[in-house]
Amino acid sequence: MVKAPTAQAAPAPQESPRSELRRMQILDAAADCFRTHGFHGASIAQISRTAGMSAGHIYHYFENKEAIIAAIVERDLDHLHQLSEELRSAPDMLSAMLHQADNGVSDQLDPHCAALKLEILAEASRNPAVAATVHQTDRACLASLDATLRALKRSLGQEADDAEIRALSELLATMFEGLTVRAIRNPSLNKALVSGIFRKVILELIARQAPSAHRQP
Amino acid sequence: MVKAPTAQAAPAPQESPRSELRRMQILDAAADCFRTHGFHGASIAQISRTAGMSAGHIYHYFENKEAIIAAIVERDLDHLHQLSEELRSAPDMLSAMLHQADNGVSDQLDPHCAALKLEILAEASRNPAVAATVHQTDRACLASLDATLRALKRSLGQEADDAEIRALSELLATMFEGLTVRAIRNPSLNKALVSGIFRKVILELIARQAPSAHRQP
DNA sequence: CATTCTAGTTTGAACGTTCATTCTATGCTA
DNA sequence: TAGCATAGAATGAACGTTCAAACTAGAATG
Repeated sequence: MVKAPTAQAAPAPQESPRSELRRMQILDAAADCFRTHGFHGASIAQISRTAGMSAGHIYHYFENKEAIIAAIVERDLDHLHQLSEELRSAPDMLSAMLHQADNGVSDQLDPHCAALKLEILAEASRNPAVAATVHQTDRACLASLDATLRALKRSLGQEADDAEIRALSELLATMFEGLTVRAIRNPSLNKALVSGIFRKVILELIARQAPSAHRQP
Repeated sequence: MVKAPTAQAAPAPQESPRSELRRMQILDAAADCFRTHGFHGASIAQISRTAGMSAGHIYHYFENKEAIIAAIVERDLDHLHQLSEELRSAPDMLSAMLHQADNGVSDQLDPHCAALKLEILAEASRNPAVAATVHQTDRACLASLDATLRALKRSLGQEADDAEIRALSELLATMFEGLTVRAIRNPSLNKALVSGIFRKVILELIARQAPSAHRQP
């Protein structure tokens, strides 16, 4: 797992396998509740019912509701970070990228995932602790994507300066994260259509020499 | 204003200018509170304080909190719908599109706007009434964008079938809505950089004959 | 083998607070 | 004075959190 620097400060610092199991049980239940009712709409009573334990017991594993939210956020972002690291270390980067693009489209368009991701973003816009985690993960993912693209361009015999690479990364990030929004706004959106568009745009962006040498009015 | 079919069902059905003023006053205060605390984190007491009136008085203008949320959502989406209609009826569509793209980038990257938009999306993922409003607006905006793009392509002497047009619209929608997410994830993002990328991509997409006739491995 | 001990696990009731909403009384204006 | 505008207290439910007691299972003891 990619470790974040946030201290967890759980009241039971020992790491017995049982307590780890219980913690996961709580996080799974919390993710479910947060998805369907939002961070502030979901109650501890609800989460405890879903997790199959008493409300009070949850406080043996998490200091308070805020800590559960933080853990859920970290867990979700960690997954993203992992994906970007996998991409960077793939042997055939171009095909890995296209393959992960397909996966990414599926993930982002899944309304189940999208709901939680949007909840996290909305919370990040008002909760400084969550915002910090989100920003940190974004920086790491962008840097990883930069490295991937730079290597990819070089392997195709192209040279690109840092600004061009960063612009490409931002564009790709914007497109994929836009899917999270589309999943909610247009749930009947055809996934295959989107996959096709994305493949073409990615190929176009990577195959081209430099994104700045083009017509402009 | 673009009228949505949702019934408002306010307890005071008469439309005196004074009551309309009060209603707006409440909505402005509510938007502020919702932005900083979320739909479920903001309380009626808070909203009433911000609006400078008593908590009970709010219920003379809105049936309940849910109705306030619905009104806020409708107001925000209405703005989007208006923009897409303006674009469609512009005399010089291409330059209008590029101009609105710049504006759109600014709007979407404004963290103030982004926070409320994300709150609306998160709510749409769990509240069927909000979801219905969001879906309806999205369909209308996409249809309007379709018409704009079709006319634009035709004016450039290109022919494009409905599927190509729709794919283009979806891609543009995804990119712009992705900015809402980027505004939160990377608040230090350079706006000028994004504007530049977007102009280039839009010109590329529109100038090109058909998005399917291109290199592929 | 039966028992007590012990330390961690789990419960469910209780607490104080805050919430959305209702109600009644008062102010204002025409 | 009639009727709408407004305030602010009252209400009951729900919330996050705490806490003391009950339970459990394995170690220690006889």
